[in-house]
Amino acid sequence: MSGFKRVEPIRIPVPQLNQHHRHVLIRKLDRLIPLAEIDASALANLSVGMRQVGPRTDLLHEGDTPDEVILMLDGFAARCKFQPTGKRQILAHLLPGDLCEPDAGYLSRLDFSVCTLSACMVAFISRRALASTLERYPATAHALRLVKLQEEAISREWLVNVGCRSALERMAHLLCELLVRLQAVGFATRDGYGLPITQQDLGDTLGLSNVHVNRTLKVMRDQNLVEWRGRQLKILDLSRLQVIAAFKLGYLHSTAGHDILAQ
Amino acid sequence: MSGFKRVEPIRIPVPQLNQHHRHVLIRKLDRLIPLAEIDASALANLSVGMRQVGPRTDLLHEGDTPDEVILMLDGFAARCKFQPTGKRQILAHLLPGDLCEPDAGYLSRLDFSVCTLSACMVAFISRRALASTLERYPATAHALRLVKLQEEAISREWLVNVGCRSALERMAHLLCELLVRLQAVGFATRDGYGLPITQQDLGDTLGLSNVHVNRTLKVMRDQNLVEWRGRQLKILDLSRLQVIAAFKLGYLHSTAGHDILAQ
DNA sequence: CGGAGCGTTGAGCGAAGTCAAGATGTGTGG
DNA sequence: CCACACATCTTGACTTCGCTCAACGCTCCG
Repeated sequence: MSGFKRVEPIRIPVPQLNQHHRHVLIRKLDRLIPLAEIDASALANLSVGMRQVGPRTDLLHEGDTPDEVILMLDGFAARCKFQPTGKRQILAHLLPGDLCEPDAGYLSRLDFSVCTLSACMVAFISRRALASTLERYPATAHALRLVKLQEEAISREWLVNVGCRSALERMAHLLCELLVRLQAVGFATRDGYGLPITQQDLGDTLGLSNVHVNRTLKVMRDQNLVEWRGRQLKILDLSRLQVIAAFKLGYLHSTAGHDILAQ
Repeated sequence: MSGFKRVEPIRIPVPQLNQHHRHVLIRKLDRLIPLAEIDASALANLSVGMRQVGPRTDLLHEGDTPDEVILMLDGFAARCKFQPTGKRQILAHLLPGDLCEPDAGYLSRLDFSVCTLSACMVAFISRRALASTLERYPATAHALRLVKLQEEAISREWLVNVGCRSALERMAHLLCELLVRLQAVGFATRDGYGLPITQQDLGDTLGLSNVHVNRTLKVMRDQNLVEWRGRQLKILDLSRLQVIAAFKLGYLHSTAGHDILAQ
């Protein structure tokens, strides 16, 4: 609940994104709306520096007005808000391929923090460079607008999650969502993915206590729905998980997952 | 819970917005970021038709791809999502001066509905006309981007509400938020406003049952925090309400309320 | 005058929270 | 490679907040 470290990210400068990593974002956009080669290489040419960041580290602080956009390359991070009581609410998960605060107005201050949940590989892109790329490549700009729409749809779904659904339903819904999102960037197999976060993190995401998260996971385990060991989540019965969650793929506006998830 | 009417809005065409009503949006934007006369009159000249709509009526349906933007002139409406179980989650309140789905991509379908909570006066603005106005008047476009940021901040706060706060805290927070938002468009006095919605609506907003909303209101009444009779909400002890809610004005990025609410 | 919708209140229940203790796992330094 | 410390997970016992069901009152409106 409380006691999250507020440490400055350890920035280990790395000269340039390599092929593999730069493709995380491109792959994601291309999957959403096919990207011309010219747009893909414009994105690839954005001069950025990679950095390795430890878990439970603040990437952006509430009150900041960041002048860099963060691109997630590996690992899990989250937008979060802390309450005076010490409680934390996670507002969104930032997965590989996600851009963090591309449209945080230059004027406005952040009313939330961004912190890593696991160890992460991130890239810091100059806000100015990104803006000018988007001006010159409208198709890319359009793709990012779609990403934004998708993010908004996800946060709507999260509100429904905590507002209307039981613990089991919430958990099932989140696990389905993560499967689809991670598949879209090639970070998930057909039936599982790396989930390098704590049960506490899950609780702060779903509005549940860590203890109840644990019990809910036990139910899922006992019902042969999922298996989660050594940071690897394996989904044993996706269709039943989907039914429990009332998970509709449509809201993600994604072409990922269509092959394995029933509409 | 269930049983919401899905009726087509009764559209009573009215030739043109009159001075009073067209000022709702302009007043709101001007309060956020001072608007030049040329921008104000561009907005005022958007040709629109007013319509009176009854309570519990769908303005937009899940799955629609609307080609008109709705401007709220009077009354309360809401974005909502319905669950297979019949439960409803309200995602946002639409108050006078609010534009409804100005950036629903032409491509995407709505994954939620928009329905009136009270009787409303609304205007339907052609999406094309609005877009062209925004192209020609960048200051207005900028103001709408700020509105968008504000809406996002509100929905983040709502997630915190249902995820972290007790019933009393949630309710207090919502009542504070509505006070500030309604003041920004001149629909609230210093200590109260018209709140023409049902306790069920409040419950669907806050993730509470209607019965528990009622009990929570009783507590507030007994503690001389608020009084709510005949659709008029009167706030008796704003500062205590604010403390209970841990309500911070900052997140609204608004200049309204600064005179009466402590930062 | 009757009905419908909304508000109010009580009683009982159940889901999730809290507290606490022990088990398991992981990373670090010697 | 081991030992130790610390974080995380797991489970039990108990509490509590909010839900459900149900009855009744009020108010508005036809």
